[in-house]
Parts: sequence; structure tokens; C-alpha cells
Amino acid sequence: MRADAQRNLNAILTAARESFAAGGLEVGVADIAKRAGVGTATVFRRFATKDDLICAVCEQSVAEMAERVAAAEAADDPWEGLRECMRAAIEMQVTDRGLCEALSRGIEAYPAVREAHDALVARLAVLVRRAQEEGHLRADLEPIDLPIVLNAVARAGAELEPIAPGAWRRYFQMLLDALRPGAPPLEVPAPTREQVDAAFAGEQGAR
Amino acid sequence: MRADAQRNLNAILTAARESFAAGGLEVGVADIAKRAGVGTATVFRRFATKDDLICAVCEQSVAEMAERVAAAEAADDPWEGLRECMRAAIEMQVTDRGLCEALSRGIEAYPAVREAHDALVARLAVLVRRAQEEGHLRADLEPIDLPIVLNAVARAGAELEPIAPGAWRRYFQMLLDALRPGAPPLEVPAPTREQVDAAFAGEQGAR
DNA sequence: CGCTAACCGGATCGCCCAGTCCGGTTCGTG
DNA sequence: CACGAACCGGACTGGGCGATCCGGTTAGCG
Repeated sequence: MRADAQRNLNAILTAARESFAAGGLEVGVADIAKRAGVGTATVFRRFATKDDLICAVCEQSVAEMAERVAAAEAADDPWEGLRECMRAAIEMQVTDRGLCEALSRGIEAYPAVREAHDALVARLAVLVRRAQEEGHLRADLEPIDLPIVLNAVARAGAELEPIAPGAWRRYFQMLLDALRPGAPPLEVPAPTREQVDAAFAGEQGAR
Repeated sequence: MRADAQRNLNAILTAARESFAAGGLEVGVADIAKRAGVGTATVFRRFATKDDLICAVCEQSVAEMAERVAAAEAADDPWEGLRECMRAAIEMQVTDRGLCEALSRGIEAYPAVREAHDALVARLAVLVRRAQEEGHLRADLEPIDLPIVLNAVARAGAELEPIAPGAWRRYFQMLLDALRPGAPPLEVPAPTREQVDAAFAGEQGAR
């Protein structure tokens, strides 16, 4: 790989990240190319499809989240670590429209992102179980619930952000209240792995 | 207005409602026209713009919600009525992708819808205050919070619906837990009318 | 029944955007 | 320094969709 090609690749990834963060996933490839200082053909040379580019950017963000989870696992106070993780996950999505939108599609996303996300949930599960044992989290919360509710809060927050900056913290606090132990048990089971897998297999290639 | 014109108008509204409900707001006008059994020109003769059509359909749905709120106000047990209202609001959005998407844009929607929505929130406020006085609802909940959190739950539920039907009830139950009294007070204020108005004035005509 | 104004609908326009093509440019090696 | 392979980028294509145009049709009044 020639040096200029590598440079362009980095520029494209950075530009895409910034563009998606600011304008959501519907920003045009031409805009991204312009921001990166290259032509559209150069973008498509590295990423056969716009979706591939989205995927690459998302993987970075999900990896970043995974790092935060790992840090929480090692923290002195794991419950505090988990809370901070959740807060960071929402904040990341609120300040990155593209990530927020991508995670909304979440379930049906690309294999690579999906894999990274699964790994992240698996790590989360450890923290969740520990928090439940220590009585910080309601016992009927499943790890799979977390990405769902965090994305829900983030989406509401993201829309509010331009008109009421920081309002997402209000709804994050409500979310924490919902997760506290002591409430009557949930009457509906969480989505299962099988359901998610079936949906994924079914709509491979949609959109 | 000629009889056939009236008939077509009804057909268009019905078709639009069904199409938007099933496929979201991004379904093409051509699809709607075909379902209504008319040409696209006929659609645009009644609704100058696709947005106008969306607006008309939404108004109907919001009016329907308002009726439910009115019913709750008159119910024997107002708290039970409010709960049922919230449940119905989520269910309506989960089973109507178009409505769900339209309410997500909510704040910046069209004047007519916005007006109907404001009226609905004003009515809700009565129920909220009463529920708070009776100790069913946390005291720091503002009426404006309700459409926000209800839409958030509905959106998550709508995405889950095809793969885990009814899963939204799980998150609705969590929401109710978050709204219960007894939690430490919220540290961030709710969005204000002024913020909403400013945003609305600012981006009139966007999209 | 006949006539006209109202109405209809498919073909068409203009625009946007993902993705492709090809003539020109640059890297980096010998 | 020279040369070829790798790389570049802007012009172009194709398809989709909102919106418009216009020749044909129909309602419903007199």
C-alpha cells in the first residue's frame, strides 16, 4: 500500500466519522470525500459500498465502547463503573448522530459490527450479574436489555440536544431509577438470542 | 366538491395511513396512489406536498390520542386512566411506524400537528398533576416529559416488534418503574416551552 | 339527454445520490 | 533520474422519487 493511499484512507475514515457524527448516516458520500480532500472514486476504492464505510466507522466506535466496559470491569467499584459505562454510552451516541442511528438498526447490522457488539454485551453481562448480586440492579434485568434501553434514551436525547443541551441526563437518571431493585418483576421476557439471530438471518441484505 | 373527488380523498387518506403504518414515512407517493387506486397527480391535487399528506394523517392519529386522554380524565380511577393512556400511546406507535417516526420529529413538526399535540399535552398535564397529588407519580415529572419518554419506548419497541412481538411491554413496565415516586429528585430540568418554541421558529422549513 | 366545468391519471421533468469509468498524476524502486 | 505500476479525481451513468403537465374522462346540472 502506497503512502499516499494510506494517508487518504485515514483522511476518509476521519472525515466519515466527523460527517456522520454531525449529519447522521444520510450525509452523501460526496460530502465525505470533499471533507477528506479526495474524490468519490477514492472513497469507493477503499469501501466498495457506502454501507461498508459506515460499518468501518461503527466498528471503531463499538471498539471504543468495549474499552470502556473493560475499564469498568477493572474499576474499584464495579457498580460505579457500570453506571459510568452507561452514561458514556449514551453520551457517545448523543454527540454522534451516525453512531446513534447505526445502533438503532443494531440488530440487523453488518456481521463485523454485530460480532463486536455481541462481544461487548457478553462483557457487559459480567458487570450486570455482579451488580445484581450486590443489589444495585434489579434482578430481572437481562444484559441484552441494556443496549436497547441505552439506545432509546440516547435517541431521545439526541433529538433534544440541539434545543435543550444536556437534557439526556434527565432521562438517563430516570433510566437508572427504572433499573433499581425493588420493583415488581417484569412480566415480559427479554428478547432472546434466537429471536435476534432469526431476524438477522432473515433480512441479510435488506436496505 | 364532486362526489368522486370526495371518494378519492378518503381513499387516499386511508391508503396513506395504511402505507405509512406498515412501511414508515419513506414509502413513496406512487405506492400510496396505487393502493388508493388513483394516479399520483390526484394525490398531489389534494395535498400540495408529501409532507402535507403526512401532516393530515398525523393529525388524525393525534386526535385519536387526545380522545383517549379525555376518556382517561373522565375515568373512575384517573391514575389507572393515565396508565392506560400511556400504554395505548405506545401501542399505537408500535403498530404504526409512520406515526412513530412522525412523533420522533415531533418538536419540529407542522403547525397543525404541533398545535394538536400541544393541546394534548395540556390535557395530559391535568392527569399528571392529579396522579402526583395522589402519590402515584414522582413529583418532579413534568407533563412535557411524557411524550418524550413514551416515544422513546415506542421506538425501541417498534424496532423489536418484528423479531420479538410484544417486547415493548417489558420496557413500558420499566418506564412505569422509573415514574414511580420515591426516587431522588431529577437533577436536570425538563425542556421548556421556550426552548421548544425557539427550535421551532429556528428551523421552520427545514428538511 | 347533452354539455361544460371539474376531475382524472399516466407520462414526464428535475433533482439527488450511490456507484463506475477513464485519462491524468504520483510514488518509489532500480 | 527514469519508468511503470499504483493511485487519483472529476465527469458520467442509472435508478428512485417528489412534483408537474396535459390529453382524455366523468359527474351532474339544466
